[in-house]
Amino acid sequence: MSGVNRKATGPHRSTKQRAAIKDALVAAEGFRTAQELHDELKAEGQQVGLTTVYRNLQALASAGEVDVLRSSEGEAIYRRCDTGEHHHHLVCTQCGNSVEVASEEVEVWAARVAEHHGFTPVDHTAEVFGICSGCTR
Amino acid sequence: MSGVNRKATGPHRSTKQRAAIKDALVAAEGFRTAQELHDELKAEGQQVGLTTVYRNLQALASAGEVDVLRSSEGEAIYRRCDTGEHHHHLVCTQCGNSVEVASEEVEVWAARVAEHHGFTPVDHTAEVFGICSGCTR
DNA sequence: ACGGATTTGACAATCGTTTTCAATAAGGCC
DNA sequence: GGCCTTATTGAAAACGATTGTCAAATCCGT
Repeated sequence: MSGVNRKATGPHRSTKQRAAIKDALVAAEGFRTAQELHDELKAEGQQVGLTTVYRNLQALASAGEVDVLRSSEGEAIYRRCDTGEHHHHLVCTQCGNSVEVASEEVEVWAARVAEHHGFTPVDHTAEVFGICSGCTR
Repeated sequence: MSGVNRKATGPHRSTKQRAAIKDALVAAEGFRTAQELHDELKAEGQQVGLTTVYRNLQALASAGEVDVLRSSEGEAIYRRCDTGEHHHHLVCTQCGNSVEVASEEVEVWAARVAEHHGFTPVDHTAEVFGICSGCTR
């Protein structure tokens, strides 16, 4: 969908755990599950409750500051957004790192497919999975 | 365990619950969760255990006879396959019915995007959501 | 029909995620 | 700086989807 990311109420107070979570997401460079993020925070000495990680990820997601996808096992995976624009992803299945890819081509395809079958287009997903150059060698 | 596990080997024995599940999927015409299917079977008088529904859906999925997607809430949703070919879907967000769409265009796009970023393409997803003509009016 | 392997199904277990609720900490105010 | 109100935290319980367990039922070749 188009990026109309206006959330009336974002986070109100700034806490150290919220900052830590955002930092971890920035450092991650790719998709992470809530639990992975929690582990990474713990590993670097940050003391943040798992519940808090979940809550903040949700908040960030509905504020449009992070992307949420579903792994094939159905877990939610999060990634910080470079842009607020609509985009898709290219994800490395080995290391989890990813690239945001804009693609007019896919938007057009989605709209055309929907209309061709008499559907009113609402949304679409399109993600590419592969192995990045770093993991190939 | 009986020998080598070969791919695309279908179910070994034919039972009435397996048949009932397949029939329900055919009648469904769209994506259903395991629990929805279980409810529908119960509603029409078929007595099939929920565990059995899950197991058979998995078996059918790995035999390539049904498609498996993930709803945005992360639940697995199943649909019978019209073709064994690779394809994508156009799904009505109101009634759940769907259409299989083949698209050379998307395959090419996925491969190109991956290679452009130095990735070895492995897989991709692409689903379009909309409201079908029946639900629009 | 017989007998062994497969399949079923009620129930428990697991896993990711959400809710609950008392304790803690932010930020405005004086 | 202290105080107060309220958002936020976090441990533990609750939850819902899915998977594992295992005895009983069923299928199918013989």
